[in-house]
Amino acid sequence: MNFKLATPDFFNRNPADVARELLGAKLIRRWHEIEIEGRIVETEAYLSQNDPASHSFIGTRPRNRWMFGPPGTLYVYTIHRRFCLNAVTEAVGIGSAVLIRAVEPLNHFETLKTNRQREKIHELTTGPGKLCEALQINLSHNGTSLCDRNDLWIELPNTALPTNDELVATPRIGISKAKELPLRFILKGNSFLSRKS
DNA sequence: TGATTGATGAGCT
DNA sequence: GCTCATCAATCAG
Repeated sequence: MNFKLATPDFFNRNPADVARELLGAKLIRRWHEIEIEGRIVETEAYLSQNDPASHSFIGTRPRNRWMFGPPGTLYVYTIHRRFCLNAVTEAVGIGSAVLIRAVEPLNHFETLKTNRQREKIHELTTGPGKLCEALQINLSHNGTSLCDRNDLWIELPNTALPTNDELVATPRIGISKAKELPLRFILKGNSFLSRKS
């Protein structure tokens, strides 16, 4: 299967569309001379306005400033001593993003196990905090572009998008506001989701 | 039944 | 307003 580097144009669209189309894409991390690849299997969209669950809802703050950057910008934030990885969507100043919640490891399993201090493959990247630890992503990556082959980037498949049979929209996880919105997108039946269906 | 995780929330400058 | 760690919910054994 052929993959191509994601472009700012891909991210400069509605976050729900971007979140849906990121399923099946590859997240690639260059780390210590190796390139760790993961297949994105779970995402969540966070809107700019009328979405109280979004970090951008309260306006620009030092913590969320990267979320208002150009499309394709990396936005990393801390929660409970862990990191979560987001891809900024839409134009500068909008403040929408897609949270990457889970990936399926494709290579360098031993490195991931070492980073996570876990042996079981299903405990490596099946959650936003987990995958950031496995891929060694932290606040220093804030503001970098996912559209350049630098430390971390995304490559999209040239093949057709997953069909509606494979792709499911569900309510987002772990939030206290706007819980009912179906803005979480998963690859149906994939064993690397953060939670069982 | 024990461990682990997590778009939070308390507490201080 | 900003830093930084809780404990309830959920998952693994």
